Amino acid sequence: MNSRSGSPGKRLDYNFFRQDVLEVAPALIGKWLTVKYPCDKVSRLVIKEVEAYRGIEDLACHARRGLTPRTEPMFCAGGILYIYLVYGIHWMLNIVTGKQNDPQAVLVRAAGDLYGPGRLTKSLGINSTYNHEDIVGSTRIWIEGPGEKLKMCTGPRIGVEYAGEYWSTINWRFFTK
DNA sequence: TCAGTGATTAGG
DNA sequence: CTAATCACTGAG
Repeated sequence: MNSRSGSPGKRLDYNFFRQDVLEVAPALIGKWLTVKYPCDKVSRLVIKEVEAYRGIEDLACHARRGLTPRTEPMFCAGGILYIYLVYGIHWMLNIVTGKQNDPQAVLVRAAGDLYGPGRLTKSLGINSTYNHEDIVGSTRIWIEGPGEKLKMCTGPRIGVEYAGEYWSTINWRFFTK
């Protein structure tokens, strides 16, 4: 699929990102993840798979242990990025949602024809320098809408078995085929 | 199926 | 300081 198909949308603002993560996560499916490179080339990729991580009570969420240096972005008001390294290799792209001191984020797992959260960031060149980036004001990464209307599917989040039966089986992964 | 990889965290 | 853990991927 052509990453430049469809009409460019309007950049999403704080009103969108500062809603609850369970509103924002499904709403992101079909929207355009937009990245601008130093050479001025722009990539627009339709978001196809995300997961919601919600609050200190969510045992799959990094914020379950409270505020730490790593998780500090999640405690900020929505509209910034939370980037971290997992398994020593892969950068994860998360969009912070909700209000300040209510730690939430959406993990972006697939966009365009890039499937897999680690592959996505590798292909787009997203790394720790994007941590805490304000995607409402940034000149190099943002989200555009209203986007495509796509069939929505849900399922359990991937790779969080450690969180116990309840939190590892709740259907907080949203995707389209 | 499984090793690789290194930041992060809790605990001594 | 140590050691366990980890929101994954690609090779076999």
